Amino acid sequence: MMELTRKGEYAIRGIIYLAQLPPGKVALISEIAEAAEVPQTFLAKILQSFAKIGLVKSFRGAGGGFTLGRSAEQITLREVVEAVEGPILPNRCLLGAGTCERDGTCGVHPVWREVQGKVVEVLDGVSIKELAARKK
Amino acid sequence: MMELTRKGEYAIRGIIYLAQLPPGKVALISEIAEAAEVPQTFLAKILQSFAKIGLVKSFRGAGGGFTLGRSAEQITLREVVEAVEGPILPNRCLLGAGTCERDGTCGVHPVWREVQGKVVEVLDGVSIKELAARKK
DNA sequence: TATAAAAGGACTAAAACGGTCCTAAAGGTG
DNA sequence: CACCTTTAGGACCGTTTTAGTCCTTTTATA
Repeated sequence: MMELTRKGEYAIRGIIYLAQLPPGKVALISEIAEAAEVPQTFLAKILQSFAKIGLVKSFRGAGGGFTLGRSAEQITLREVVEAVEGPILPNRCLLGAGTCERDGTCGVHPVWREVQGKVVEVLDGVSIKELAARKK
Repeated sequence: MMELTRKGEYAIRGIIYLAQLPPGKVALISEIAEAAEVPQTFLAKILQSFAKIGLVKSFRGAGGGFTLGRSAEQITLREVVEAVEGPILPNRCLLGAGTCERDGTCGVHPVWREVQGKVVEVLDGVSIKELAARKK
């Protein structure tokens, strides 16, 4: 249960690689993919989606590539995971008010809320900077 | 991320219904399915698998049906969830020693361990008895 | 202009999800 | 014993998600 997908793993590895680069340096997708041991075209898709939400910056053409969109200590693991896997949500019922018709009666509800809270807390407490430092 | 499947939801609803029955009473699959608002044949599969691991007891033939395999306070939410969704495992790497070749180098590892620990803690802290009582 | 990237879109195979249906086996009842 | 009731087991199936690939287009540099 609760497994991170490959996509999630790849995203994390890729972004950690970017965080380990000297500040300001751009990396080619081919370089990142090789270093992070991730299929290149697949990682390209992931980083492109990250570029859209500002998590990374991308530059086209010769001399182009990717950089972090912000400094590594301002990116949490949660952000990366949610960007790729969607919100942390152990049960669909937790989505919006009224989404679950069993809302009132269901006693399991608060348990899922608690799980959600704990997971978010852990993932929010870890920045990409820390992870990049650890891995080196 | 981390969503419980329908199967998981159905399993929980079904077993809570069993927990709300007067002790010793057996319930027909048709009865449980209707009460829990779950497709009957699908729930049958789930409860059959539960019978194999002793989470419920089943009786065939006229007057047959299902009961809890143990008293409701001895069944945790975690057990039910894991029975149906597999172990709580935010990352495949956490499975066995040596499963993940990045084990030593990967700094994200301990974070997943922590997530796993928190979730297990929450789910282990809730018994089916409590849930059954809340819902009534 | 030629070249070097990333961006976007279409496509695909395989697995997981969410079931259904049919037959078999086991246990009561007259 | 025959019949009925109820779970057990297996096969099957459509849809969605996962995990990618490939090709073309756009943008930027030299």
